[in-house]
Amino acid sequence: MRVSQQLTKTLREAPRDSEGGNQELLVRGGFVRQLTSGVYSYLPLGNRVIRKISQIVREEMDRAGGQEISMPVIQPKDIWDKRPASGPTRSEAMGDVLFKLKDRKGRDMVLGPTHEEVVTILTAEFARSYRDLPQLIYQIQTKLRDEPRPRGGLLRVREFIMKDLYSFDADYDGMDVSYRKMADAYRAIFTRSGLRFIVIQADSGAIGGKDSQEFLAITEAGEDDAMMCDTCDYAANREKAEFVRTELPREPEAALEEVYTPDCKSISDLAAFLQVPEAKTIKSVCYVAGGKMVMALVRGDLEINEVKLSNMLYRAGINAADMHLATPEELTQAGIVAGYTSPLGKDERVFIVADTSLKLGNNFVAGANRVDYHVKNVNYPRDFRVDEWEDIASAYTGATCVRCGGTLRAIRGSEVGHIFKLGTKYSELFDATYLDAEGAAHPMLMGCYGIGVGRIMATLVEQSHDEKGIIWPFSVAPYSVALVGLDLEKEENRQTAEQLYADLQAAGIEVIYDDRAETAGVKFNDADLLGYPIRAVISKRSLKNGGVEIKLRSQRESRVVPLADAVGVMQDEIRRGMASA
RNA sequence: CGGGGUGUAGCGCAGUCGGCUAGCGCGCAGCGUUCGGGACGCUGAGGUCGGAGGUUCAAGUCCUCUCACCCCGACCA
Repeated sequence: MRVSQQLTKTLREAPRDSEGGNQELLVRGGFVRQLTSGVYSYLPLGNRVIRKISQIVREEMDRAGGQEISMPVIQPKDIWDKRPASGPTRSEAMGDVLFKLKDRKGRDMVLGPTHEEVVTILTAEFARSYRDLPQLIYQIQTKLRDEPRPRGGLLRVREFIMKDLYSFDADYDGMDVSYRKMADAYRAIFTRSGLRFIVIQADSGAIGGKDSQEFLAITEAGEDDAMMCDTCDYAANREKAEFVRTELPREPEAALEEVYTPDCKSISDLAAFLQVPEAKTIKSVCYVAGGKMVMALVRGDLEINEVKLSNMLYRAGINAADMHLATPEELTQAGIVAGYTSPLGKDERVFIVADTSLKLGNNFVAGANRVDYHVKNVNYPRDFRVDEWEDIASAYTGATCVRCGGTLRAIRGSEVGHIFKLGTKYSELFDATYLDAEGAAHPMLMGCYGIGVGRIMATLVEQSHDEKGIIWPFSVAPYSVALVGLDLEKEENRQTAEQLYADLQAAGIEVIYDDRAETAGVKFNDADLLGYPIRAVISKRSLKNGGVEIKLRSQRESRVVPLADAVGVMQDEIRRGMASA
């Protein structure tokens, strides 16, 4: 490609609404343009990057036995309205995130946010026997989700390119094998893409399913919090992370004692006022879920994790979909005094969930359920009842790892991949069964595995740039070599540059040739902004010095190589660059 | 959905108390001079001032409504 003929141009200034990071660099470089909120065009350079990433994904999926197909974006809504034995339909669960429209006959349609439904229907038609299993079916295709608020440039958008693979197996062992294959393939994909990532245990959520892992690209711009151990390889979503609670020294149980605690509405106020550690207090927070008043208790030094809490409630048969902090009215109605809430004296009308930390200590301070008063020496089970003991506290930086005793720390990232075992949820819903060797029908065991292709591009930019611009890994760079021609008005220089351009192309190297009548500074700055891994300069200076000046984007130094060696030298650099990704 | 902000040339911006032909920088076109880190001069093209309605002799500027986008929060297979 010649820069002089390229559609896009670089922007000297950041666009008004750019947020910095990947958004600013990708827009300034002309990789993408926003059309409307959360919806982008991929321009020639951006499209090449997407193609490179997609190709890596495709190769690894095929290597793992995947078969590529392409499913419709437009789908009839009724397949989203299938009602399972219990719980909401998919359409209800997704709510307004699902794009809905009507066709000319007035039939309700949706734009596919994912394809479990369609792929299950398809596979059920063909895979009728245990002999037809397993099947690994995938596509790389546009997904549409009407997110409440797109953000982070390309990190969270409403229309995005995703690879989604679905596995169909005869039994649980088979599903486990497929799952492991995908986990391995995912590691290979992100490694080849040059991404720094971690694999974490994820919350499978209320949807169910046993195993689930997220692949997080490490970046501060991400929206996901994870906890990882500094010693072993334990890493988990913050909503899921387990940790060891510290044990407090046991004291002889003392008698309850009400104390006057003016203006002590928070745990820290209270602990300071009574001169006790925060861990000696009980934090009580009230929620309403499924029409029931729920009181969550954790030790004062910990925080309540609402996701863990709601999962617990689901398990206890309470519909936590509408769980929210109890309003002042709801508290008053239940006879609870805000700021001085307490498990003391609560009967079965309040569902009490206690974090296991409360077993590791005694003589706690709790609210007196009376303004300006707390109660000392509160002990279980002497003084209050608990419906469920559970891990409902958030892990924190400095907490102790459950696996190895190491220390956990928080890390931020963006979810670029997510794999999980679905079991028979969709196969039962759509009657996707196969016949075993005895002729008996069974639902297939499914797994689903997603990769955000566009998000890989965005997180790569977040991870790999400097003050001048992007630094693409060799494996996904739109072009490997930027050939910069200077002093081109001299016929001899132009011919030399043209010849090298032709030679590079003939050698199969992806090269973009800057043949514009621009000054050196403009061309160098563009090459830096656009992040091509190798820059090759032909100028009167380089020729005087013996040939072509070659510089890696990731390095400061350049060197001059004879024209005759130039192609070979660049081939070597590309080989090395690809290998080190 | 709640709160805040912004819409003026392809991009970034200015536009005073309502006033006369709506400006500046970048980019774009032509000519000339430059030529290794975003050069310079001259000339030129490019505008429904987000949209609709209103007030006024006069609206980019004031009023009403509306749309879009951005940010914070809520929400989020």
